[in-house]
Amino acid sequence: MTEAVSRPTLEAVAARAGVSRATVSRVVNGAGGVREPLAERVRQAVAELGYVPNQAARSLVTKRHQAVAVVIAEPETRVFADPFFALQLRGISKELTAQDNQLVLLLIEGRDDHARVARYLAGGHVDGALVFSLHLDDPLPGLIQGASVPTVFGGRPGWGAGTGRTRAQGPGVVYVDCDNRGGARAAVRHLVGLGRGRVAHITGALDQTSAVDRLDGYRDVMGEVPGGYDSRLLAESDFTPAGGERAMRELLDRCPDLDAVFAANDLTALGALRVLRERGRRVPVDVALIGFDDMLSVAEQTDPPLTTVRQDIEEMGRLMARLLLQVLSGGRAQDTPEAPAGSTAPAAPDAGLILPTKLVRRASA
Amino acid sequence: MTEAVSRPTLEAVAARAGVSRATVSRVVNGAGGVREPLAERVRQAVAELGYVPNQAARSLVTKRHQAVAVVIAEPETRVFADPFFALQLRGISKELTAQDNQLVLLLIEGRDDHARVARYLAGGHVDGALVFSLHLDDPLPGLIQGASVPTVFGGRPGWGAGTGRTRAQGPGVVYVDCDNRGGARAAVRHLVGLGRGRVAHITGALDQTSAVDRLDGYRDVMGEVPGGYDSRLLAESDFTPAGGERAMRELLDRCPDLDAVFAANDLTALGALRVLRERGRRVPVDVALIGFDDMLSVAEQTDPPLTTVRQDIEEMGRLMARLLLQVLSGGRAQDTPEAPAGSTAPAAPDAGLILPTKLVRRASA
DNA sequence: GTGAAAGCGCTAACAC
DNA sequence: GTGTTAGCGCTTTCAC
Repeated sequence: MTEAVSRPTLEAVAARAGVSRATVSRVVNGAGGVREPLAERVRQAVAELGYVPNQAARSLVTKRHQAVAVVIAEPETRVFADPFFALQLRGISKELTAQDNQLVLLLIEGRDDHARVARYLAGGHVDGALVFSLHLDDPLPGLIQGASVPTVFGGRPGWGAGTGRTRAQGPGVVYVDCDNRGGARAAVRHLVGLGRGRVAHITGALDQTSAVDRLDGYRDVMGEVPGGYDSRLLAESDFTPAGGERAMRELLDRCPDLDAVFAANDLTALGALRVLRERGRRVPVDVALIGFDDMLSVAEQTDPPLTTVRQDIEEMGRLMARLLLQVLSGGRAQDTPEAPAGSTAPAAPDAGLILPTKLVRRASA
Repeated sequence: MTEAVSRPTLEAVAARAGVSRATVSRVVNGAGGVREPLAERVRQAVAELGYVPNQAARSLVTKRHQAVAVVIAEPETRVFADPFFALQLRGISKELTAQDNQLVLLLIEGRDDHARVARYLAGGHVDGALVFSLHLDDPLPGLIQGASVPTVFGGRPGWGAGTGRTRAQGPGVVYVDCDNRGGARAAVRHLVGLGRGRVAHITGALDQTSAVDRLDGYRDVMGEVPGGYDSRLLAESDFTPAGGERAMRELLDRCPDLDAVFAANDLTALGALRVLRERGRRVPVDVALIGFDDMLSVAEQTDPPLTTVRQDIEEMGRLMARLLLQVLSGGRAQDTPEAPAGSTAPAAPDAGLILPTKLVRRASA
C-alpha cells in the first residue's frame, strides 16, 4: 500500500497564495467577497497543491456532514431478489451526488441491527436519513423519531394508518410513494373493460402499505361493477413468485370460473402464470393477467409478456433524496420540489409525494 | 423536524463523572489503565447523558474515519438486473458493521463520475475502498492508484493480465474472486462425463476476467478430450438473457449437432434455454445445459431447473471487507484472513483470494 | 475586502 | 493511574 502522504491543508494553500486562511476558505466555499485577482491566485494554489478540504475538520465546525444515511430494513431476502432496491439506490445516488452529498448505506439484517442503526443515526454522523421497506410492526420509525434526524420514507409508512402504535409522527411525516391505489384501479378497470367478470386479486404482504393500497384500488373498482366484488376472489400472498403460485392454486380451486387476475406485483404474477399454464389455462385467452411494478427483467421475459402497472422506481429514489436535501437546507417539506407532472402532493396532514403510475399493455391482458 | 439539540460532549461527561476528559476518552475507547470504580462512574455518566462520540472530531485527530467506500462501476444496467450486487453488498455490510465501520456507497453511472469518485477517494474521506465490476478498459484502477487509497478489488482485475495498460500495480494488488476457471472445468467435465461429445460454450463479456477465466476453464477440458475442442462451438456473448438467446441461435445454426452447452452465467443459460425450447430441443435429453452463479431466483425457477456452478457471493463480499480492514489495521495483505476451507491464496505475485466453487446438479444436465 | 484569532470535540503526549 | 495541554484543519466572528 502506498504511503499516504499528508494532504495539503488550508494553511498550505494560504501560504502558497500569499493570503490568509480565511481568504482561502472563502474562495473554496464560494462565499464571495473576495476580489478577483486574489481569488484567482487562490484557485491556482489549490490546483497546484491538489488541495481537497478535510471534511472532518469542516464538519467539526459546521455540524453538517454532507452525508445521508440510506436505511434498508429488509430482513428477508425479498429485496435482494428483485432490482427494486438497486433502482431506488441509483436514483438516490444520482441526486445526492449532484448535490455533493455522500450516501452511507445501512442494511438491517437482524433484530439487534435496529439498535445499532438507531444509535448511529442518533450519533449525528449524518445529516438525514432515507428509510425503506417499512412493515407495520417495524420499530424503526420510533427509534428514528428518538434520534431526531430529518427523515424521508420510501413508501407510505404504515403506522398512523392502521394499528394503534406510535402514531405520534403522523403529521409531519415526509414520504415518497407511487400511486398504488390508482395504479391498481387502472389495472382492474382494464380487466373489466376487457369484459372479464370474475377478476381475482392476489395481494402482496398486507403488513406493507403498498399491498394494502393496491388491494384498496382493486376493491374500489370491483365495488363499482354490479356483482363484481366477491371475497372468494381474493387470495393473500407475499410479493414472491412462490407465494403467487400458492395463491393462484388456491384461487383456481376455489373459483374455477375466474377469468382474470390482478397480481400485487410482477413476481407474484410470474408465479401465477406458471400455475395457470400448469393447469392448462391459456393466458390471456382463458385468464387475463396483470402485474405491478413493470420490472423489465420479469415483465418482458415472461411468456406471454406481462401487462403491468409501471412505477418509476428510480425517480422515486431521486425524489426522496431531493426532498430530504431540501428539508436539510431549511426548506419546509411542504414546498414540494419540482414534482413531475401528474404527481400529487396532498395538502395535509402528511407530506407525501405520490408519483403517478401507468398501465403498460403487453400480451397477458 | 425536531430541533436537533446539541449532543453532550466528552467535556460534559467528564464534568458529570468528576474526572478529566482524558479519563473519559480512555474509558470510551477501552484503552484500559483506568481503575474500575472510576471507569464505572464514567460509564454511568455516558449512559445518563446518552453520550455518543463525535466522529468528526475523532477523525480530525486520528486520521481514521471508520468508513470504507464501496465503488460500483457498472454503467450498464446489468448489475441491477441480477441480485449479485445486492448479495455482495450484504456480505460487505455485515463485515464492516461487525468491525464498526461505515459503508459509503459510490455508484458510477457515467464517464465524468470517474473523476468525481477519484477526487473523493483522493480526498481522504474514507480509510479504504472496495471496488467492483472492473472492465478491461476501466480508468478506475489508475485513478485509485493515484489516490493512494488502500483498495481491495472484487473479481480479478483485468489489467496486468491482458492489454498493455497500467500494469504498474500488478503485484501488490489485492482482490477476492471465485474460482472461475475451476468451476468452468467442473461444469464441462460433468457434461463430458455425461457422454456429451459436442459441448458448446457461450461466453460472458470478454472484457471481464470472469468471462475470460470461464472460457479458459472450458478450453482446458475440451483440449483434453480427443477431438473435443472446436472453435465453432464457441459463441461470444455478454452475460445477459438476450445475449444468451442470440448466441444460442448462432450456435444452433452453425452446429446443429451440439448436445451440450455451458453458459457463462445463469442469465445467459436462461436465454439459451428459451431458444432451445423454441427450436424443439429437449433439455437435458437432446441438449444438456449448465449455467454459472447459482442465482437462485433464476436457476431454481427455470424449467427444467438449472444445473449450475455455485459461488458464494455474499462470502466474497464479506471477505473483501475483512481483507481491507486487515490491511488498514496494518496487517500485510498476504496474511490471508481465516480463509474458508478450500479457498486458495496464491503465493505471489498478486494477493488474490480465490473462493471455491461447487457444481450444483439440478435437472438441466 | 482581508486578516487575526477563537474555538468545534476529540486524542495523545507528557507531567504529576 | 489520572490530569493537563497542545493541537488536528477548518469556519467564522470581529477588527482593521
